[in-house]
Amino acid sequence: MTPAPLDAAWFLQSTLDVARGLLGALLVRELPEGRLTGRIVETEAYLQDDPACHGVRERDGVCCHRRTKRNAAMFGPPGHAYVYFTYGNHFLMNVVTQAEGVPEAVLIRALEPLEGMELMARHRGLDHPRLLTNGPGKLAQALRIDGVLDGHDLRLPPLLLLPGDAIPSAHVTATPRIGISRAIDRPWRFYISGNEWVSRR
DNA sequence: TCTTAGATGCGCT
DNA sequence: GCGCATCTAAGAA
Repeated sequence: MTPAPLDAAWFLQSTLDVARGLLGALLVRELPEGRLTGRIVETEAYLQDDPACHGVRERDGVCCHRRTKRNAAMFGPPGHAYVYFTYGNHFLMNVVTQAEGVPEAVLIRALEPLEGMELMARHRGLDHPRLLTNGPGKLAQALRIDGVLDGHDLRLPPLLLLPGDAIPSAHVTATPRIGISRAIDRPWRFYISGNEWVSRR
């Protein structure tokens, strides 16, 4: 039997706990051509007291909320997607956490492909399994996730988040986040130690 | 209206 | 390991 999607209440625990807890969870993309499934192996947390968070602006050393058209989904209900476009090429997908009005989210940085690898390869234009989903822009391309899914409820098709096997904390590595220029020292990136699809070690 | 930076990935060295 | 494509939206003017 198929597990029930993650409940909205689950995303109300601390965002750092959600980021760790999403390791091992399943992301399922349903398309007319078939179903694509990946296991989450790498995440990053973005918090409301965090200058690197899109929903935050830093003014005189103090963080305050910054709600804009682009990041509106971050201020929306927990358990929904926040998808945005960057560097002129890439979509990145986050899972919104905390109550409405609180801009916190978890960036999905890498997946281990489980189902539909042929279709993922077609979307990516290459077929090496490791290169399919070992980065946030890559996994969005592989699962055909784009701005249309911004704000999407992840309990519903065509993009679902399902619980997977819990990862023991001894198998989780925490490091500073990748590719940001502010608050670069906070160890809010989490990945499954030794997993082949982690974007960078 | 204009300037600029950005939660990246690819190709080349 | 390094440089650059590519383009949207924020923020300044």
